[in-house]
Amino acid sequence: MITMTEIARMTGVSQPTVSRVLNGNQAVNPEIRERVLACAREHNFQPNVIARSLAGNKTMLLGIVFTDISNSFFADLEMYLEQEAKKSGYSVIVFNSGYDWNREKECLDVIRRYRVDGLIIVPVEENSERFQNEMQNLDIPAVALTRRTEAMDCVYVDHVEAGSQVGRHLQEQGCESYIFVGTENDGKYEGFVKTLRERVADLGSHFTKIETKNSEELSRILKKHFENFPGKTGIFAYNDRRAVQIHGVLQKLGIEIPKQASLVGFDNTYICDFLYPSLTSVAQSNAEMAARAVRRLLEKINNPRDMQSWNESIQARLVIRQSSADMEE
Amino acid sequence: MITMTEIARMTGVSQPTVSRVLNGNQAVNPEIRERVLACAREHNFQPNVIARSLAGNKTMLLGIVFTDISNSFFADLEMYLEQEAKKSGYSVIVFNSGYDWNREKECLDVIRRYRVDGLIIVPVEENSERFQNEMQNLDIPAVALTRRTEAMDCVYVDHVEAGSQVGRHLQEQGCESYIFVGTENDGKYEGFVKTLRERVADLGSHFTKIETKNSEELSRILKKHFENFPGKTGIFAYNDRRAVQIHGVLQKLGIEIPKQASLVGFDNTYICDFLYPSLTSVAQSNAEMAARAVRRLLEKINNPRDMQSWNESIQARLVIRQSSADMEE
DNA sequence: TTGTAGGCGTTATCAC
DNA sequence: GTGATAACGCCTACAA
Repeated sequence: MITMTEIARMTGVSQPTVSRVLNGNQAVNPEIRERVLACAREHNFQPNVIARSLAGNKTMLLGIVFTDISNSFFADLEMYLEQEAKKSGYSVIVFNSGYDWNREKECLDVIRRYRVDGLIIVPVEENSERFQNEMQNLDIPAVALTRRTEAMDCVYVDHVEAGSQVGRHLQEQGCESYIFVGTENDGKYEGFVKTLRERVADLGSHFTKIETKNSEELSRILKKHFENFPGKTGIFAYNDRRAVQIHGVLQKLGIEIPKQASLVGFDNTYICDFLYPSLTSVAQSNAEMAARAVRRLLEKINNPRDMQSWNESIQARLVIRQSSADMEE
Repeated sequence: MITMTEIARMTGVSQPTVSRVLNGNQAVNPEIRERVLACAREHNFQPNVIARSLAGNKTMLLGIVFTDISNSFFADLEMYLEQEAKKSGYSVIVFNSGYDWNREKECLDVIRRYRVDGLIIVPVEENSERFQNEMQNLDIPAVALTRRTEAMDCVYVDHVEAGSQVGRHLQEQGCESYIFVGTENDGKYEGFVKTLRERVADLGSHFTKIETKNSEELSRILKKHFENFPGKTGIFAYNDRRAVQIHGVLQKLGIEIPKQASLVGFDNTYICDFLYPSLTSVAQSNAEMAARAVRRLLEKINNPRDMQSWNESIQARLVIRQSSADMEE
């Protein structure tokens, strides 16, 4: 690949002059400019960003660490992140931690080695001490994505509030018992339960949590549940994937949606509209989250000092469809 | 971030010696080695790969261009690509073309600027002249992923053969009319139709192609179809996403699966097992495809000359579930 | 307006 | 074994 020095030789000027022309920096003799530009075009000159990085101390690279990009929620985010980064001339170098702290640490080391200008990370364990230490000693501007933590700047969706919205909605649909599908260690769970407690007397005996991901087991549990509770049951699954699974199990068991079971998912993926009955879900605005994360990161990059700690939550939005409410077609 | 030169100063040796220690290259005095290693550890030294790239003419970077990584099929591939690259010490820098040739070209230019060691690309238009020109003039080892083309090395799933398998399967289920959901410009279509022609007399009047992605329109077309054709109909959708949509429409119309309609998707995504009735689909082995692409690329990187043109097709595998065949539970 | 000189952090090639 | 020294391709002074 052709270099500035070679162009300089071919056009009979000095290398810095070529640099000036190609970067449109300062005034140069129009004749020379043309000669240099022509030569550059002819040989499809592409500046060596590696060399530029070394000299200028900027790599124009953003490191991104996902837990698992094969999850389409993160894949979606990556698309927006790349898009937003590109607007400012940055490219992204992408890693997956596989929800494993050691791999995450490895990713961070590689990222250091590439001297990226900034880091966006979906931390595996955003509140552990070792992670927070790592972030303290990381001399790279960084923003956490989708997770809330005091240890660093972050952009996240307020899961507690989202869970709350779902609780309210299901209660308003006349549900008499409730099921949360997922783990307790989840803002959605927290908000969901909190709101239900406020609105439902004696929630304890009308609330169940299901953790299993196994279809047979799910089927067994739900079958038993609906034998015992004749009333309408509100089911909230921590993501659409799981909600779709429940959807299938309910259909198989012959339980009517939403008459007997009001079902709500999370992520508002494409599938929600395609299922029948269509799936109510909570939408997180990925485009917005990605854009804000990148913009904040660029701010930090451009103002290295004097940055307050910062975090921003983005409201989730409940998208109501047939699986949770009776709707006119 | 600490550099070799600084370590050299602190330990009272020369910078090249530090380099030798840190790279474990040649013999060095054990005392010095320890002193240097200790200092490096203490300051969490991370080699500057940018500088190393400039000097050594290797960036240890693979450029990847997707059409749209928010499609979970590609997201899945990226995960495996990154995994496989990492095994050999490479990192990946990721781009999305958005199915737009101009953006693809921009990505390629940025990739050139980063002097990546290799390129993996899902081309937007693998058989156009301008793309083939671009690849000819690209002086970077490259492999095309998921698309077949004579213009460069490639790893792809044989869609024609896959379509053929689906045709055979649906015919064996006793279907009397057939629908392909997608466009003609697709190996799946080609294989599907070819096989049906061989097995079904007078296919013409029993074959329909549907291109629309609009649910209402789909519903209208299918409704009319099933009013006219009382017999069993085989439906093959070009991806799972579309198949799930059809699945929903059929349910809504009250058409029984698989009794009246035998449905087959493509990609074998997680959703197939979760739907009820579960969805028959064609599995592409992403892990295998990704691994082969990376391995081939590394071969090319390591043997710059004397590489034959090469391409490799990977067999698709039909995963039969309830949506297409009567199955005992 | 243009060229010269130095430096970015490595690796590689020499001598010593 | 170890230390100079040049080189990678560019940028940023500074000098002419």
